[in-house]
Amino acid sequence: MSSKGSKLATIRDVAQRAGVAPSTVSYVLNGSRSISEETRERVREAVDALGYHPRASARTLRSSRTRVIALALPRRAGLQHSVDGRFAIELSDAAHGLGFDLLLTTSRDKAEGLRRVALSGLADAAVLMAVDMEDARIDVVREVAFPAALIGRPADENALPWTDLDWAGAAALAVRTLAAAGHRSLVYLAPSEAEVRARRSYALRGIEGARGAAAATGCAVEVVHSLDDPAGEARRLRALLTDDGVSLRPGGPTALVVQHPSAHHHLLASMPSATGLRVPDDLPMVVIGTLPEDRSSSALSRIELPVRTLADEVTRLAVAAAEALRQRRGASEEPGARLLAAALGHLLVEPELLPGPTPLAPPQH
Amino acid sequence: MSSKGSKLATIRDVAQRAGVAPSTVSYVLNGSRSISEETRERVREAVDALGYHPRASARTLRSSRTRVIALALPRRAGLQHSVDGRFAIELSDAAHGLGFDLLLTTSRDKAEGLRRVALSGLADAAVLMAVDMEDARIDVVREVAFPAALIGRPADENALPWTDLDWAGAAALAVRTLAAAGHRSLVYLAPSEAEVRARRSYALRGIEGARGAAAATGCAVEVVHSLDDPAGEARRLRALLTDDGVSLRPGGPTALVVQHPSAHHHLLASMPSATGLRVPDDLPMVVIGTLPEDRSSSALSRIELPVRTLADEVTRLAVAAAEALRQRRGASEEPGARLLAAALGHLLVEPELLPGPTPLAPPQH
DNA sequence: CTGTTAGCGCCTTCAA
DNA sequence: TTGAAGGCGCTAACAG
Repeated sequence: MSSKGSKLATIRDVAQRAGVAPSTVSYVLNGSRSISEETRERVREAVDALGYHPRASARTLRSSRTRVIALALPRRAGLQHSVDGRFAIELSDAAHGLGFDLLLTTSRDKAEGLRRVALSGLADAAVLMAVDMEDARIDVVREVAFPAALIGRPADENALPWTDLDWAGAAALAVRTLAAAGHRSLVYLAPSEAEVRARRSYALRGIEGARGAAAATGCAVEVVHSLDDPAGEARRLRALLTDDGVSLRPGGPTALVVQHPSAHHHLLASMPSATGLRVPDDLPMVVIGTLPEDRSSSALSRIELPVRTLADEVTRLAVAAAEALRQRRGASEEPGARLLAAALGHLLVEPELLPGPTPLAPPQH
Repeated sequence: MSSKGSKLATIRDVAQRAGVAPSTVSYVLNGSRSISEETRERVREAVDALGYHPRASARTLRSSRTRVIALALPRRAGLQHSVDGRFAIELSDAAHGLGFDLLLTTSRDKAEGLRRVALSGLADAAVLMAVDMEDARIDVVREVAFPAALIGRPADENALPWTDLDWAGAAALAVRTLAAAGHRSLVYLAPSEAEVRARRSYALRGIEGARGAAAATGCAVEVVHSLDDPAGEARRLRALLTDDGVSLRPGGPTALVVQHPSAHHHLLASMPSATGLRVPDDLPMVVIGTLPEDRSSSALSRIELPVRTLADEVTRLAVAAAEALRQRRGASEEPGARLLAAALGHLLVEPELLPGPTPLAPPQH
């Protein structure tokens, strides 16, 4: 199958060897025209014999299709890296499923990389992660009329197609479940203040959901933001939960909701020695946004981040947006922002609470 | 700066507006010819006014340079996903630092995606992760004469440029350190049997290093493979470490070395309830291959995986390999495998043991 | 059912 | 210091 001495085979080499015209080879490869079985076979054979593979750049130049999806992944100060990385891999799989490759675009400036990729025609569409309520990249893609879809639910839900876990619903579900189990007061460990200040969508919506459920159930919910320093975090939780540093303060919070990827790893390890409380045995806990198949969270009550579903869906949306733009270009319409948004689609994934082995009710005395 | 009504600007539009020839614009953009300050300024202005950005596909077609690096990331049965994902992000950063983008290629068949990317000219070079001792992809890239570099040290160290943590050295360092602290027997929790059966380089080398250090120090080292089932793993460790399920068996292992990304998260949480032993207080532990900046491992004695260093280095190696191939092509030499390997480079990163707050000596009675 | 032809947008050799 | 022209490899519109 391959290995010529000199250069890579081109479509003309194949045509020559098969005794047909280059266009015929193209048609056989793209299936966009009916070809006699005999010719098709001859072409196939020539392709194999020469180890021919079409050059992506030539295809793209001619057809203005890259079959590439860009992933815009702004580097964040903290490090949701494990979540972001997991998404990147899952998105790559999803893209391959639709016949696309995935181009990673991590840039310090949130929008710069994305603009570059769009303008240089490196991709047909983009997927945006780490979405803020008002995300600068939304303006960028609309300005350059570039198809895009979001993992994350922005304030303006009609700006672009998006998909997300219902973080507000998830937080509310966690609070309601604990309230129903008999807790009258709990601590909600939310994403860091930096995330909130950046107006990260998942952070704001989670907190909002928790507050709403607190009001609805009458269960007191104290919202605290997770810290970068694990030791400091353990100290603060001890102050919140205990008087003596050993047992729960009477009338104080009796459970924990954690909405911070990977924070719970640390909590599980450090809480016993820091507070004398074993989690979740002495202190029931629900974790929101764990990664599926994560060994260390499989024994916890949790609401998982449906990475696979979100990746599949957002890829579908991005490709659909690219398709729609192409159609309109074909019909030589003006690709104004209004039209871009016409092909909108949303998917808000309903949260599901997976119970761990430990009961959520307050421990008896 | 941009937004024309109809089409994207081309180099001809820029030339026209600036009143120069297209080639002049090209030279201004690429800096490959001396241009009068005045012309340069006119071109610059036209570029800005039209929001011009060169089309990547046209550049590539003409120059056969993509400025893209491919990352070949085979999907594995288990899920080192957190490690793989972290590498993907770090590699993307490293690539951008050198003016490249990163294309993710996750394929079930280890070699298929890589071959496709190489043959279709989607990238200038590849970085290969999850390297086996004898890796099929090594043959693939040599067969198609595609520049590549490995994160991982294959059996044939001269096949391709590579970089890796010295896993054997790391395991030996962990064992030696614990032996020096007074332990006479310990358990080495190695990667899963599936990883070993796949002859994954890091797994085999780690185990080999541990065995070697055992022989050298006289410290008994029992190698066990980590299980997919966390509960089963806890049970097995209990059987190995205790008779009564509560305290260490006299004369038995008194410490743990863990070489399995993310396994230690689970251990920390489950060991106390499963065995009555607190880790690392009652059972000193050294973890090999933790991710930097991982909150939950910052309180452990550990040998970190130098993700940043490896990513930077392998990117450098891949780009250098691409460069070298291009030079040879320019000199119209035959790009035989021997020549490809000529530009070889290696970097074996020396392990460094970061001490946790807990002493490594066996606890006193 | 198949062949011919004209570019897609850019870089680079050749000529001035 | 600058222009003109050719072609990278492919697809799609137009002929037969």
